[in-house]
Amino acid sequence: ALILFKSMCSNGVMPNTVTCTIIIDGLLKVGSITEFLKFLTEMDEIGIVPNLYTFNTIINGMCKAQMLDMAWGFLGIVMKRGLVLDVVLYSTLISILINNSNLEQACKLFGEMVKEGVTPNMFTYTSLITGLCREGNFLRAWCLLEEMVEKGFAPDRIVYTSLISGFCKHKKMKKAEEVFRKMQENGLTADAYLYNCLIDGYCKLFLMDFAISKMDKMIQYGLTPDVVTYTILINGYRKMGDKDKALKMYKLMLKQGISPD
RNA sequence: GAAUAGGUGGAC
Repeated sequence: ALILFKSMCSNGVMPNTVTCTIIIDGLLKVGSITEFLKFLTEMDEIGIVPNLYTFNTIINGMCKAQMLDMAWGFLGIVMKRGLVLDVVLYSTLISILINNSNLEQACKLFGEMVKEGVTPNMFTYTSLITGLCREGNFLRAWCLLEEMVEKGFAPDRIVYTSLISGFCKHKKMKKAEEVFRKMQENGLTADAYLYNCLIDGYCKLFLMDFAISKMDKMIQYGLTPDVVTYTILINGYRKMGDKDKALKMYKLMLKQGISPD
């Protein structure tokens, strides 16, 4: 893509902020930090001005690359330029805080955003609900979910997965199954991602039969167990000391054409 | 007109 971009420029087609943002997104997603920094200075040299999309892409990318300090540096630039944070940037920041176990700051930022008159959306709510569920604060998570629904956002598969994953992490499989059922009653279908959460929950409780029957179920529904599914099950058997079954599961995975990561 | 943000595993 970078090569195409260069040839585009030399053919006289002028890049703009949108094309540059796409390139930056790509560079950061494959982890080419140095390429990205070089690109940024080139952008500056030809006078292309980054906008909120660009900065959001950069901040999100830097955090995923574990370069938090740099990310905050870019946030400082956003402020200094007098750009007004929008719902996407707020949601990105909240998600970052959640993923760094900084729930308090995330909640604070949420309050700030509302005070600034920015309306939270599904992304914002889901990040916060995820954080609350990870901590086991299901009561507050549920309150937020209700608030979300009141504001007119119908829960989707992702926010249901946040809740279910939280219950599974805290070994509350009854609640997890309850929410799972509710989700399906609401006409949503599960994906492999969601099944993996449930399978992991049962493995944590050493309920391998339940875990396996979940895997069967996902296959029944036309889903394919992936490398994460197998890793969960292999580790489940290992934690129980059942090396044979762990090895069997590993071989099954290879037979399905999935290689370990 | 086109670009950005939310949910799973890896034991000891």
